[in-house]
Amino acid sequence: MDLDLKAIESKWLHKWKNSPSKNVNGNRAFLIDTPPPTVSGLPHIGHAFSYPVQDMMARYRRMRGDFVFYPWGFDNNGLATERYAEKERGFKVSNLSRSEVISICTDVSNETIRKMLEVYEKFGLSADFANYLTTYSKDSWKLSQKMFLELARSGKAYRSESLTIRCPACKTAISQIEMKDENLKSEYFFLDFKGVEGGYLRIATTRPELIGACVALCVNPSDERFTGLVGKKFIVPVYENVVKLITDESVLPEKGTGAEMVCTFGDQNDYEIWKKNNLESRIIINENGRVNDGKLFTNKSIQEARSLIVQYLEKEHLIIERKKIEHSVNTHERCGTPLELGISKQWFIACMNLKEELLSQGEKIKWHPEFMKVRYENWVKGLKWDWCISRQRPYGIPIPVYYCTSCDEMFFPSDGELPVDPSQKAPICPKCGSSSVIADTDVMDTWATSSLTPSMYLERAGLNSRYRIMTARFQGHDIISTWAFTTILRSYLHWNSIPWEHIFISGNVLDAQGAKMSKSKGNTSYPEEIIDQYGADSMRFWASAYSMGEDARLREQELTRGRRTVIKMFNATKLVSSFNGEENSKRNATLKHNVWVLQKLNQTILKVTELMEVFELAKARLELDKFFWEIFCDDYLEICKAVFTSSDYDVEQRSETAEVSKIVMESILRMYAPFMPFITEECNEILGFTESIHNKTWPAGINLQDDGTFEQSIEIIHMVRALKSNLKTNGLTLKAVRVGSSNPVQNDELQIIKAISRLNAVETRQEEKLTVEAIESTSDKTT
RNA sequence: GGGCUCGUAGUCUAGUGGUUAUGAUACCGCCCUUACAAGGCGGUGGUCACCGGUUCAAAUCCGGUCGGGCCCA
Repeated sequence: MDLDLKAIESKWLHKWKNSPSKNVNGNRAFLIDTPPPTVSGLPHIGHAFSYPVQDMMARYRRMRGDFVFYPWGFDNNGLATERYAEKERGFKVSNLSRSEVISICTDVSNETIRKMLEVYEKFGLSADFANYLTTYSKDSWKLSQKMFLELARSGKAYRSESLTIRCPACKTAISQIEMKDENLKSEYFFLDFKGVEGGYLRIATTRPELIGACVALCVNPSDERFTGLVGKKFIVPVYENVVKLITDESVLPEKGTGAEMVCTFGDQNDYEIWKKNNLESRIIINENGRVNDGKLFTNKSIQEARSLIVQYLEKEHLIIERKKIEHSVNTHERCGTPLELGISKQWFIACMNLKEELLSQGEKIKWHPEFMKVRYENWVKGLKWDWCISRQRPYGIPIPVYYCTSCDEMFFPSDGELPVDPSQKAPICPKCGSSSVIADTDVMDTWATSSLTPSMYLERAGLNSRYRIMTARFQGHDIISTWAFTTILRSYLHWNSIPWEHIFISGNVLDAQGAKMSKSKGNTSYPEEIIDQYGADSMRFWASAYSMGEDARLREQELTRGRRTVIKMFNATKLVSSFNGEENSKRNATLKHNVWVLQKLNQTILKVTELMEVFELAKARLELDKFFWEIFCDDYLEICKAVFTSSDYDVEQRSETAEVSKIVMESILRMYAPFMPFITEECNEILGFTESIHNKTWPAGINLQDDGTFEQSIEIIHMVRALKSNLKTNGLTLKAVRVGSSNPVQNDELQIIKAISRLNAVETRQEEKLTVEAIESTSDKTT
């Protein structure tokens, strides 16, 4: 076995690095909004699935002579990297100063990026790795801040004191984007509220620690059990403030006792009822998630507060009943902690007023697959809050805003001063001249930066004056409501434009049984292991077997098939390069088998090209596989071998065959080049070309006149082959056959049939149907 | 709870109204015929999830059921 895939791949990686693919200044542009992988660990199998597909399109379009812009970036901004750094270095963000955190995060991120790059390079991607950007660089700061200020100055971003979703563990405000529903175990506590005029009302709550924040009781207006009680006043247990029983449609009669507390704030529904009824505020959970009820506890965590009040209620015999339940809770997707609501001053980007516009922007983009657009639309329709973009974290891009404490003026740095770290300088208030100015201490949501990737890439390459709309975004379906949504929103707000013409949504990678991969199940695979075992070309072959949006299974058989294709290509190339004819014979194809294969090649090129143009990579490759294996290798190369071994063919005929086989082989390699960049480059070299195959153009078909009669000969060859194989099972070697056909078999065709099947004689006769029968065979038996 | 998606040989998959349902992989038999045994040839294997409807005709279109997956609440 003389094929060392690892050696071949590392050889070409090295060569390509020293002379990267040429970029053409073509008419069509293909601009890729590359997804910058998050700097929070090494590439996983999902990356191995999605990135090669982008690269295949890029390589194809490059060969078509298009201007291809395929930049690269890393997302090292924000919470994901912060958490990763904590884990890597074993520290707690809360124990360090902001500058210490930033310095460690930067350090960890640089180190991780180096390792990530090594793996991504092995994928054989033709992206511009040398000029990668990061989302936490000075350039990214500058752009994020500039774009933020554009929105702030025009009022599209605003600061307001309003209801905020907070994560008590991460101690920051978050947005609807980062909320995740989870079914959690909880417990219902049944309590009685004494009526001021006597009687009582029984309620059920899963949040006893919020009793101190109770400002009303509420039932469904149609719930007849409470008809007489509505409007009556009740006394809150423990805290003894008086609250009224009100009604609201949102209360479900079948939940608990049908009566519930309205607290400031248990959930969003509490807030709605609170606002509608103009209720008082009793905020007992502060911004850091600590509870102070002014009676039983001060500065306790939510969990501590809950157990303290339950203890107290039990002691006072105020709990009527406890019931374990499981219910859906809003949690923070990054850490799984149940979220709290509070009132605080945050920065928001307005989007609730733009639903119609955002839906119509979505319409203007071509979604692959189409049905993924529905997810986007559902998300836009379901928006409940403006996008809260301020975060109370140390690691992130600062919000560039100052506040004057003397005159309350809010002011911004000029664009020329960006990027700024507002905590570093204290400018003078432009309105009252006071020097008692404070800087905003918050940073921006990472999506506020990631949503700008099209501009980040274009500006970095100096292409922003030429292009506004990129050609293609590639991303997973899990981030349609985050990355796709925020990018579409920003493009609309800043440029009244769509960010890209196409969005390609890739599916998940599942294990061979179709189960989601997870570390806890132990069914994860790593790209490097696959490359090690099968080679990067085989990995890409697997990745190209799926249509857009389809979940992919990690299937050994597809990887095996890929590796076989690689080996087959290598061997076929070696065979073709061994065919020797006269140099530069330059004659036109006249032999039937040559005309036939060129015709077939032409058809294949047309089909493959058509499919590549509409981004149907999986189908295009299947066409190519069929031509390569079945037509070129199984039939045509066998004929070629016969031509070179049989004495029936002269030098001229051999030269023509050698040349045609080389033309066809090279065209096959060109078409495979976007899919399998390594082996095609190697084979290209074996065929004697010195120019990289990736700098060649996509093959154009050669249209020849072909009467199609040779198809019959191919069919006869197949039939003879089967007959031979059957006789062999019985220990017989076929020597001569009689072919019956309605269309006469020409002499030159008989010659090929005889040579390829190693027969002494082929007789023919007129018959309705195509038949092949043995007329002579010899026994293999040794006596 | 709402939405989307999928269900085709042991396994995976092609097939959006028309011969006998595509191919891969696995398995069995034969062949080491000088590119390739990581190959070639031949073969076994299917109630196209289930029920109903539309139609001359359904894997395909429609409705429902069951089961898997994902997104959103």
